[in-house]
Amino acid sequence: MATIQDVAREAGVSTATVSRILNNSPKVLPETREKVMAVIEKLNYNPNRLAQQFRTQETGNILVLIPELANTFYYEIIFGIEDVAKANGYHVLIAEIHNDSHAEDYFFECLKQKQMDGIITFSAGIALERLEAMSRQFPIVVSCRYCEGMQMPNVTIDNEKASRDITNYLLNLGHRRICCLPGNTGIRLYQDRLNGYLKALKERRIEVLPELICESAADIQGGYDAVERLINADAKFTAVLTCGDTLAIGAIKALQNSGLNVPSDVAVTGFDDIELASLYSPSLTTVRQPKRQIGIRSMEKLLDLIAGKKLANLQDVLSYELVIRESTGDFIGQQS
Amino acid sequence: MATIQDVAREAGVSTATVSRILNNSPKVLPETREKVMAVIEKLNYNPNRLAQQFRTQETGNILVLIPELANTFYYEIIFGIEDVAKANGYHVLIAEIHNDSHAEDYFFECLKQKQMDGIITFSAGIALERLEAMSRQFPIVVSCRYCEGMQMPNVTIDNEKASRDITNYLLNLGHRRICCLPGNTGIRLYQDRLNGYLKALKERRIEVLPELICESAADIQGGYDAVERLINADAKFTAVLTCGDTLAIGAIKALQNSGLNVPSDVAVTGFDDIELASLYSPSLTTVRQPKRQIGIRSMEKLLDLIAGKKLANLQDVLSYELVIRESTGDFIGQQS
DNA sequence: GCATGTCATGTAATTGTTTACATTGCACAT
DNA sequence: ATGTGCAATGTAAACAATTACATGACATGC
Repeated sequence: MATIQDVAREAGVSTATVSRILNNSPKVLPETREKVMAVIEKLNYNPNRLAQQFRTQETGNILVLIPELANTFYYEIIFGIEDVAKANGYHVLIAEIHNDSHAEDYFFECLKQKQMDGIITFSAGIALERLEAMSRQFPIVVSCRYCEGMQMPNVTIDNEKASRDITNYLLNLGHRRICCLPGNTGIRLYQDRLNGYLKALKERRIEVLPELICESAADIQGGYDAVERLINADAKFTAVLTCGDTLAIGAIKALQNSGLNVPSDVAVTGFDDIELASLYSPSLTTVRQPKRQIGIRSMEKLLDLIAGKKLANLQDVLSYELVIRESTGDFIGQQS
Repeated sequence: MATIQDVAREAGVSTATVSRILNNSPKVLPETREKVMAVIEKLNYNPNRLAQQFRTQETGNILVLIPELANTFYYEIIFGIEDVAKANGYHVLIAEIHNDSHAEDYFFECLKQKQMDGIITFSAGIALERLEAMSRQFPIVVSCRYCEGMQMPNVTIDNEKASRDITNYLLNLGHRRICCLPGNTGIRLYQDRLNGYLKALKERRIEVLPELICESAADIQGGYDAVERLINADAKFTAVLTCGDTLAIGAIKALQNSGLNVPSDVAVTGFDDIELASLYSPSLTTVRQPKRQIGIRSMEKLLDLIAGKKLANLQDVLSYELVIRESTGDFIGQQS
C-alpha cells in the first residue's frame, strides 16, 4: 500500500505538496498537480484515513445509537439524520445497544477517543449524570428521550401530553375501561406515556384500575403477551391504549386470536406512527411523531456542537399529530 | 485530554511502561502498576484509540452494510453477527446504503484504509468485479447474495430452489393462476427467486403469463402498488407469490382494500420469515431463512479472514424451511 | 570478584498525515 | 543592481500510541 512519501518521491516533490493537492489547496501549479495526480493514479495511492484522522482528530463519521434495530420507528429518523449528514459531508454509522450498557459505554468511549465526531443517541442505558457530564465535553444529542432537569442537547416531542391526548380521544369515543400497555416503564419515555394516560383519566375523574395496566417488553411479542395476560385474568375492557405501535400490533394479534374484533369489540391505539401503522389490518390510530424532522433537527444540533457553536436552545420539543385510522372505530357511548 | 506522556511524566516512568500496563504486559512490578494506575485515575486518562489504531492498524470494529434499515429481515442476522463478534472482542457498526453506490464506495474505502477490520455486506450496488478484487485483499463477506461464478466469501441459501419449492406448494394446493411479485429484479437475489417461480411453472408445463408478473420496489408499499396495478388491469389470479415478506404484507393490504379475503379469495406467500410474518393477520406462509445462522456463519468467516486463515470453503449454502401459516389457506382444487 | 542471566524499565524509532514556518525563485518597482 | 512581495514548494515538527532494542540492577554460580 503506497504512502504519501512514495508518491512524493516518485513525483519528485515533497509530501507537503502532495498533501496540498489532495486537500485541494489552491497554491499549487497546474502542471505540478497533473504530474502528482499521474503518480497517484499509477501507484494506486489512497490516503490512509486512519493517519489523517489521527492527525486532524476528525473522522467525518457520526454515530447513531439505537436500542433495537427491530424497532422500525427509527428508520425515518435516521433518514433525516442521513440527509443532513450527507449535505454536510458526514457519514452515518449505526450501532445497536440492546440492553447492553457495556456496549453503550464502549461507543461513548469511542467518541471520547475521537473515533467519531459526534453521537446521536436514542438509548439511555447509561447513567444520566454521566451522559450529562460527557455531553458537556463532547458533541452528543439525545433524541426522543426527554431528560427532565438534565442540561443536554435534546430533541423530543411531549410524550406525556401526546399520550393524554390520545387517551382523551378514546374517552371521547365513550370508552371507560381502557387498558394501558406501557411497555417497559423502566424507560423514561414509556413512563411519560403512562403518565399521560393516568393524567387523562384523573382529569375526568375516572378511576385508574391497576389490573388494566400491564407492563411488558416494548415490542410486538410484548404487546401480544400483555393482552394474553389481560384476557387470561378475565379483565373487562373496551379499549387498549398502547405506548408504541409495535405493542399495538402484538395486542391486536392477541385480541384477534381470542376471537375479538378490532375495533368493533375492542379499540386499540398505537404510538409513533411507524410505517406499518397505516398498512396493518386494521390500520392504527396513533400519535404521529415528526420522525424526519426529529432526525433533521438532531443532526443540525449535532453539527452545531461539532462546530463548537453555542446552541440557541438546548431542548427542542417538536409537535406531534393524532392520526385517526381504523383501529379505534366509531363512537360507542356517552360523552362524559 | 491527558496523553500517555502526561501519565508517564506524572508517574515518573516511561511511556513504554505505561503502555505495558495498559496492555497487560506481564513484565511490570505490581507497585509500579499501582502507582501508574493511580495517575491514570487522577488524570482521567484514556488512551487515544485513534492513535492506537493508527499504530496497530487494528480497530476492533467490523462494519455491516445493509441496503435498508427498513427491512426487518436483517435484525436477526445482525443478532447472530453481534453474538459472534462480541465473543471475539469485536464491535459491530452498521451502515445503511440505500441505493447510493457512493456511500458504498466510501465504506469500502474505509476498510481499505483500515478504519474497520472487516465488512459483511448484504448490499451489492458496486460492481461485482471490484468487490471480488477487493475481497482478495481485505476481509469481506457477502451475505444473502449469491454471486454466481464469483470467488468471494459468501453465505446464502439457495434462493431459486426455495422459491421453486414454495411455488410448488401453491401448485399443490391447486392454484394455477399465480401472480409473482418479484420486487426489484435488478437485484440478483430477487431475480433468483423469480427464476424459481418460472422454473416451477415450466416443470409442470403451466404457461407463464407475463401479465401476472409485476415488478416493484421490494418493500410494503411496493407490494401494495403491485397488487393495485394487477387489480386495475383486471388480472385474474387465485394466488400471489411474493419474493419478500414485506411485499406480501403490502399485497395483502391491497387485496383486503379491494374487498378480497386472504386466503379464501386469494392465497399469498412471502419469503424470508421476518418477525412480522407470524404476527400479521393473516400470518404468512413463507420461506424461513436461517437468519441467526447466516449471521453467525458470516461473522465466523470474517474472523477467519481477519486472522488471515485460508477459508475451508468460500461459499456456504445454508438450508431453509417452508413455513405454512394462514395466508395460503387450504387445498382449493385439483392436483396436477 | 567476575561473567552470565534475568527482570524491570527506559530510549527512541515508527506509523502516514497535516501544517507552521522556512526557503527559493521570480517579477517588478525603485 | 537591489529591495520587496508573492507564489510555489520544501522542511520538519507534531499528533499519541506501540515496540524493538538498549540499559541497568541485581542475583547466581563459579
